[in-house]
Amino acid sequence: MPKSSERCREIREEMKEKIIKESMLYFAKNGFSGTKISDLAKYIGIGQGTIYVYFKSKEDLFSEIYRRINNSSDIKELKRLSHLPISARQKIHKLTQSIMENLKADKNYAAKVTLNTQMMLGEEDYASADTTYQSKLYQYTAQIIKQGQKEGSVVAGDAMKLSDYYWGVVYLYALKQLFTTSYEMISVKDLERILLKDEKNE
Amino acid sequence: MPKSSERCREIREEMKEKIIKESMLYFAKNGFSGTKISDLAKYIGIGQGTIYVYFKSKEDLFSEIYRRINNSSDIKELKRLSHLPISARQKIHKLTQSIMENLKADKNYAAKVTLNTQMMLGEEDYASADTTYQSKLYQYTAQIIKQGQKEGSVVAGDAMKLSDYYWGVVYLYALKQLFTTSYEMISVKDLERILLKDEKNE
Amino acid sequence: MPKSSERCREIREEMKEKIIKESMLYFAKNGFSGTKISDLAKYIGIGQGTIYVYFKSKEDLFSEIYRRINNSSDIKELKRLSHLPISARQKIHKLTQSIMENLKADKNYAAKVTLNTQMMLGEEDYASADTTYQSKLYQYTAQIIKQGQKEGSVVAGDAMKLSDYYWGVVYLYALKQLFTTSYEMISVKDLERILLKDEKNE
Amino acid sequence: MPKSSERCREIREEMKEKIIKESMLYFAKNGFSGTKISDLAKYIGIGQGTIYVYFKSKEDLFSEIYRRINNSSDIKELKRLSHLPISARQKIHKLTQSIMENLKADKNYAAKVTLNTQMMLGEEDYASADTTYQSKLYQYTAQIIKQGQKEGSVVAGDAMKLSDYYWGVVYLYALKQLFTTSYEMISVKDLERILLKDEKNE
DNA sequence: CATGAATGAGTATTCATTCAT
DNA sequence: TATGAATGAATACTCATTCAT
Repeated sequence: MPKSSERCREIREEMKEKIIKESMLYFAKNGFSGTKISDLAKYIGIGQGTIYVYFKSKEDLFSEIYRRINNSSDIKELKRLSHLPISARQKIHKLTQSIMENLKADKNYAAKVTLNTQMMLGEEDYASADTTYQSKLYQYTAQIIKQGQKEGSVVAGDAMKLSDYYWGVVYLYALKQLFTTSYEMISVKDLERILLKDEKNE
Repeated sequence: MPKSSERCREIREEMKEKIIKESMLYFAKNGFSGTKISDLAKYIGIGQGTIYVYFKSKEDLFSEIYRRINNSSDIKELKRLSHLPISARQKIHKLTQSIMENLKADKNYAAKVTLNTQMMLGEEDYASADTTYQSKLYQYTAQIIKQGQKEGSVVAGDAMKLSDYYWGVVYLYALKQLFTTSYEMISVKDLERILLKDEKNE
Repeated sequence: MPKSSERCREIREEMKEKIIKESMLYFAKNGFSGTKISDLAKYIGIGQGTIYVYFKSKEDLFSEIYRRINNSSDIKELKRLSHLPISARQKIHKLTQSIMENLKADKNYAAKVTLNTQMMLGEEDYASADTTYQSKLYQYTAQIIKQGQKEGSVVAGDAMKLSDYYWGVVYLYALKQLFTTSYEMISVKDLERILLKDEKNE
Repeated sequence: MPKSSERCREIREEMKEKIIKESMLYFAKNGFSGTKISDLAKYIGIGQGTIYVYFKSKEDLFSEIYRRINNSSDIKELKRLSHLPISARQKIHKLTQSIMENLKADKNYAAKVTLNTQMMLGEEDYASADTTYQSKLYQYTAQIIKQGQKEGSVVAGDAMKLSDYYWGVVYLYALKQLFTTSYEMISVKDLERILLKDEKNE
């Protein structure tokens, strides 16, 4: 019964996807220890037991989410952007615009950013985690920053520090997006200002 | 023969103070649900029972911390600063310097900022919480921002939004201070840039 | 595929009933503070957690038991009896016989009587609790007593006081039933003597 | 310093006496597990620690109370009464009058009766506790009952059973005395009726 | 596979007991 | 000796996980 088996796998995949997607938001809002499986299940709209059909444990579900975040396509995006034959100012502008749009449109994007940053903060010594999503994100951003510093469009300072600063602010507004119903989002200009000099001063 | 009741009250006050101070850091790092009373007690170096001599429950202890934060002297400081007969640029510079120093020197300051921001984020509708520490902090900061916008030293934009942005970044580095052992603190210049234009452009 | 929700409710109802019934005996024997949830669960033969699936707290379970006792069918029985067109002596005889049989046959009856009386004693001002099981029980009994006093078969004295006396003795033997393995139960005659004159003297 | 040492012992004795007397009432009302040392100390008006100066443990204090009750002078009274050269009716009347007076006048008497009966009920197999206060009390009472049955003044039935019944009712009214503020005490006649036939029928 | 009732290890809280003053 | 703050073992309660249906 290849067809039925096929369909079956499909259904399984869908449910698993649903759980991961919804859990991401819930975990981002409530944290790992602040999330009860019973509440999470109710939030998703499934039975508690169902979660254990797809994941060995609460921790396993969390890890799966972690893995998803790290395999995000955002890094490839950024990599591509960093190699484009355009000015750093333009790259930063494009990146910032894209981030702001994602933040506004997609709660899941905010959840991803939030969880990712929190994981990083939670790690004992995050400076050494060279292989993580975060550090790659940071590195490509740092590259652009260095390019911008050469071009004179980006403020002075250690590129990694500035990269860290920039993504920190992104995290900040991801939090706001998740937790507050009404708030004023900063403008693209505001976020760019973390890195870019005033145009007149170049 | 009652233990000199003066001395007794003193001892009680000291212990309560100690518990609150140490718990502040612990809660800031681990969150409410991530904090086990047994671990907290061990961390403070007292018996579990002792916490319950001074606080009705884990929640009660947390509320007490919240109350403390809201009665912080920082607001009065800022109020005083906002009324000084100096330029907004100078006020922002002083404020930023003071914050950076506090963050570096005092883990408890970082804990206060962290807890305070998290509480604010947790509230259902934080826009309406006019009477809280946060909103006063924001308001005085917004006043300075408006002054600066008139003087031409501060970037354009809604003053409250910029105030929120500024303190958000402070929160960000409070988190880094609490969670990471080695990181590069942003400079006073970096933080000021959230609000201040490049001096050459005024 | 939800477990046939009819069957589900049924199972829940059964378990709740089981817990209440068994707890009644255990609480009657050990008192509220003398009852540990862990021991109670072991006694019932279920996990500790199960109790908390059905009841919010130890106190909640106790209240539920209290409620059950007050909705007991015994009152309706007594009311019916009090309105029968027979002599008070006969009513008292029937009532006493019925009580003695219940006490002997049904440990749960003894538990009910015990808990009920203890609750009444525990109340601050039990004279005013007009609406409780106890007071209705007392009132119907007092009615029969008054009838008997008119008929000359019942001893002189305030009817409520005698009613209280009568049920007090019932409580006494409920206690003996619960606590002692071997004791001599008083006879129907002994209990009747609280209220009834010697037949020869009417 | 014999005088000082003498005085010292006296003070100690007084405090110990005070603790025992007050605890008796408190334990009678609240039971062993329902009594918290902190509450008891507050009730007595002393510090918690003070109790442990005089007693090794809560259980030790309770035992001491138990011992006191068993060494009560009441038994000797009853023994004396049982040997007087008067009719059983008169003995029962005197005993009943004395009990009623004690119950009304002295809360501590009620406490003694209560604790004593409760201890008896609590024992695994109280039929065998021949040496206890209770059984002596019962035995002397049973003797009087037997005398009365010979004299024709006491109702028929096993003497020990009737003795148990009689003292059970005394317990009942001791409870009422302890727990209720307003209640109608039964009359001497009511209590005697447990044992004595109507005078006209002898 | 989906469910939610049942479970017990884990966590919060209480309370008898200790001990420095 | 008297005290009440400090303690941790005992107890109440929660929640991740299992499992029969």
